[in-house]
Amino acid sequence: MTTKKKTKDLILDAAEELFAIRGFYGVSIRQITTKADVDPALASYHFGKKKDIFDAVMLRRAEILNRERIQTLDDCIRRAKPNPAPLHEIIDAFTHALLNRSNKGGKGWRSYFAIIAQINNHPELGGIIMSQYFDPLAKKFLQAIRANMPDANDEDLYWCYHFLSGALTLTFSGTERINKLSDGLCASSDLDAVHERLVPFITAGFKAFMRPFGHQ
Amino acid sequence: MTTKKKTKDLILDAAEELFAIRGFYGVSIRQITTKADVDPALASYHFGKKKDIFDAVMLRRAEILNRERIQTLDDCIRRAKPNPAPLHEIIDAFTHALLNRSNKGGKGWRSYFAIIAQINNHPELGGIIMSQYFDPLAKKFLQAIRANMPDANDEDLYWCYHFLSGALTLTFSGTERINKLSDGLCASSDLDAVHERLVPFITAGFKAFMRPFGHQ
DNA sequence: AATATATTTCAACACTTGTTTAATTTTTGC
DNA sequence: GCAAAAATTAAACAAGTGTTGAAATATATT
Repeated sequence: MTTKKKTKDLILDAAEELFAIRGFYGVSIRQITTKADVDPALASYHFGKKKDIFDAVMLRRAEILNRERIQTLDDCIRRAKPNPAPLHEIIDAFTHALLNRSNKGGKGWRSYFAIIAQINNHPELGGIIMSQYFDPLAKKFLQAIRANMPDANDEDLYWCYHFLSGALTLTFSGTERINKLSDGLCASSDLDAVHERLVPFITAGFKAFMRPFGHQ
Repeated sequence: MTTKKKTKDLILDAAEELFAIRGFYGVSIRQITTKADVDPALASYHFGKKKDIFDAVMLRRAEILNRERIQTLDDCIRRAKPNPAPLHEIIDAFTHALLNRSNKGGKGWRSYFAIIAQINNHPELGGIIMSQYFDPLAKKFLQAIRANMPDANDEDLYWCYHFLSGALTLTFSGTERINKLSDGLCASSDLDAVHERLVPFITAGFKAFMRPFGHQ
């Protein structure tokens, strides 16, 4: 028995889809409420300012993702005890939930990640919400890596994380330039193919700077 | 004798700076012309529609960059003859001009790359201009890598390029999250530090998939 | 110097923007 | 069933949107 969707969610769904395509400034409240088949005033009534709608869109799935990713990382660390977790498993834990949802989570999730891809390169909008939810996880992730590579240089470590972040988020954007560049050789939507390659690519990048635990 | 700047360039400069901060939809023509200290009607007169202003902003520096990067890549290939160019030199050729301009080119260039960082994750806006100028270079770059790694798998190669592209453009965005995450350990503006790390990171990533020429 | 072309100005266009107000309807708790 | 609270509607707000047209000025060409 699926009850009728509440107005709040109708608005968030519509906003999510539109923000993904045209960005925050490229979408008007009337476009959102029209798509949601709802009166424009309800957006203000339920959320307040336009930016608050955007924040609500971000928040909704960030909570889910955050729980999932922390869990995966913890599992991976626990499994390896008393040794530090292997690097490629840490990176897999960091990326898997994201790519999986992006690939198999349906249209809503795909839109959500498209927004993240924009925001990650545009700090003014990501703002508090994103930092609040993703920075703690990033720190946890970096701690896990450090446990694996105790002699790692701080700056090296953070830049490597930065590169990972960039490679990952560009993938979310769903750009089809890959397709064009490869003359159609790549099915850009097959995110399993991405995951298979992203993890070893990034792992190798990290290892270029630091010898992992157990190797000399 | 520096002649007074022409209106066209005044508009482009202002547009460039504003687009970098708030994106295409977040900037109005009146904001641009006000910043340029110029009548709003002049924007239409000189460029046409708003999108045409944006395209002109993109075009102006794309031409310069394109020339520079092709030259660097060709030099690097010529130097190595008759052998294929070393992988890290190819990647350096691909990134150096960009990071250098972004770092030492002044405010205009920094704005320009911030726009690219947004566009790279947002195909609707990048559109024809960017593909037209950057795709041919990307192909040249991939050819050079293939010469180095003749047995490289096509799909692997293109995904690796994708990761490089993501890591590179995120760097352009000038996000300061790195700073926050590292508790201020990283000076995010020091792009020399980026370059020192980006090239080995990416090189290692590529090599994870393909043995370079000469190594077995 | 006179003509032709290019540029600039100012005002206005019709339309959309985010947000608010007050009246009305629906839902809730008792 | 009744009162209180929540949700929805419709209309309006001032401000800003991209773009255009015609008149005025500056520049270039002969």
